[in-house]
Amino acid sequence: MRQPTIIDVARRAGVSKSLVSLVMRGSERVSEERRAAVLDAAAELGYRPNAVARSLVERRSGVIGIVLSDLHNPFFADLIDGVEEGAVRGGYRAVLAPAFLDAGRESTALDTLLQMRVDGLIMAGATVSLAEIEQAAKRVPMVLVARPTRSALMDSVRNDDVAGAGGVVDHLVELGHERIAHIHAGTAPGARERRQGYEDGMRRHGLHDQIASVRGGYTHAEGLEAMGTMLAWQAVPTAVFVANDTAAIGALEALDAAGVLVPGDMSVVGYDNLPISGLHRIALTTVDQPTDQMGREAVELLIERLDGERRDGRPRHLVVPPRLVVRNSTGLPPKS
Amino acid sequence: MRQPTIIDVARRAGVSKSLVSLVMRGSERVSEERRAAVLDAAAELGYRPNAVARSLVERRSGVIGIVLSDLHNPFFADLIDGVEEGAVRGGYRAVLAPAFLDAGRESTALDTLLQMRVDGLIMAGATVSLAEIEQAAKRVPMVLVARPTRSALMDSVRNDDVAGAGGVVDHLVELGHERIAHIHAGTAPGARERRQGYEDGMRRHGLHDQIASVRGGYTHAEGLEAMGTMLAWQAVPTAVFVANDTAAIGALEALDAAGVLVPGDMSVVGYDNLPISGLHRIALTTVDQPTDQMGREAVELLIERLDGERRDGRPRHLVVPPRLVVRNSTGLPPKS
DNA sequence: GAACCCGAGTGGAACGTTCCACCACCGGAC
DNA sequence: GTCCGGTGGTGGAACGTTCCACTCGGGTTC
Repeated sequence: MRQPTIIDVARRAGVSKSLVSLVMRGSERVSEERRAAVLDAAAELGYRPNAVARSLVERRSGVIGIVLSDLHNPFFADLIDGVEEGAVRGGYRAVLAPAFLDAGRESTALDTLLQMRVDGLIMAGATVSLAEIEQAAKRVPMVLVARPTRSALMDSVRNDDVAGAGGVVDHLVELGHERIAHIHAGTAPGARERRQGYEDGMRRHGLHDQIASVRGGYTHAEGLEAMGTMLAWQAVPTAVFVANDTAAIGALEALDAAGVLVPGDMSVVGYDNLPISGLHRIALTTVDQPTDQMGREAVELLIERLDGERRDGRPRHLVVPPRLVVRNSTGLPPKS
Repeated sequence: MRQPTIIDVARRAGVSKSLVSLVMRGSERVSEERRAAVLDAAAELGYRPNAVARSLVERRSGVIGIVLSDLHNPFFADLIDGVEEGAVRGGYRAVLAPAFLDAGRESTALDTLLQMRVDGLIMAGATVSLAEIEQAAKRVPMVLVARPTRSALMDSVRNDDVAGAGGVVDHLVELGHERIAHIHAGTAPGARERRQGYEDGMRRHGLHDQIASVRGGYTHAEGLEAMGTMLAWQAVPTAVFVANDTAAIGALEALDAAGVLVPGDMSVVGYDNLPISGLHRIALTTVDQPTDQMGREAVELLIERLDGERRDGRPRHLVVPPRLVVRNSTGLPPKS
């Protein structure tokens, strides 16, 4: 299984290794004759350049690393789509290290990519500590996606969670709801902002005494469980805003199991506008984030830094506007 | 941004680079005193070993590469979960190159990992040509997941698609269906086998004259479109077996839009048992593959090869049994 | 015909590690 | 005092590239 090196190719073609290197990199300064000889030799041997050796000497790898906090959440798939596309267009390759909503595994993933000496790093929905992220950002350009930050050491791209959540409250109030509760996601990225937007919205409409939340999370199971808790309340809310779509679908599951009609008995709203949420059978009212656009913007920011095109050294924190998508999971509050 | 090297650490700690190397790798043959000095120096400088240089000299990277044919399909997320877990347990790290159901991008992904000199490769649901896969398998141990093959150059793990599809037909026939159609996925991995299982099943029940399929695919959009085609048939089937759950959910979407009741007017079956399929509101009858088990098995096969534990050099082709999961999308055929 | 330039090609240093052969020192046995 | 073995530590080669300084001919210019 020993793979052929540039020297094997050189020997076979009867030239120096330097010339092979030139040919492989497509240099102009090579005679047609020799070029053909080298290419033939390479093809016969099945030579493939060793990116490891190349990275070592060039001190760059041409690779953008992505740390993904949760591979199970479809939200990230769209994001990666945009990132990969942008990376290729910028002449980079994208490589991904998965974590599974576990800070420990996320740390290892980060470490793996750092040790591989990727040229730049994108962290999506990171759950590790800011300190750890900043330490990484000191060695390699970094863009944080879908996690609010003001750190001066990196760029970031996110949607305006506060505004998005506020819009949800506006919508529900407009329909006539007052008992509007919230299932929040604790300290997960963006969760504080969404909660903030909810509470601000409630106050704006004079409903501060109706503010009520319960801790859920960003997963299906957490949404399901939190809704179970709410259903046991004395005054069951007429509308619930859930931290994200994945959890909202878990909440719908709990409602279906309990025989609560949506939106007849209770309205439900999510966040993220996942592909599934648009199905007839789910029809979840939610807040759309322009996911693949965010991916593209993130990678553009990164490449701008990598290629040294940024005049000032200032960090950029992009905030894209969210958009309410009204579907069939919200309606008028029940009569009683 | 120049990162500290082993030499910087050595200088600071007043020892040789060899000693630093020993300490970093946790050797026993180092005095406590020096070890502490080295670790202090490393911490102060924020030293992180350069995996690129290490891979070059060790001629191994400690990394298992995964080529993922479709990041959007949740089926793969579960698989990766198992792979990552197994990799870590075996002392490897997992890195992933995403493609998006596009053979060209899948090729680049494969090339990226190959150039990075990963120690082993897992390809999940690969759509590139067998020739290309075999060429890669010649340079690095490879396991193919969810794509049937008998190649002697690699291992593989898959479920028994023929049996799984056969079980679907049995179930539908048992309910009383005769006009059972199939939405197939053309040449996509496993699609031929599922179609085979469907046709064999139909013949087994004496329904060979009812065999009817239309080309769809493994995506939501393709399932939706194919179902549209079927609804325009003169004799609309009473049951449809769709190539996978993602497409089946697309098919349900088409049925909902057309006002066709499921399972009242038509029964629908998928394949893969995605998490979404289990929701009350979808309740899709489907065929379960033990996904994360497949991921674990795949990585175990790979590591067995990497660590040279395999006595014979023979390839292993594991076939795991699928399991029918009956839910609410199948029922008795309509009366008329 | 000397001086010069240019295009094509070469050899060796460098990248940051690991690994191997080797060395210095010390205590104990004779 | 010599020899021996073990412990702790060192320097240099090697990994497969890229890059730089250099050489070698042949044509152009004066």
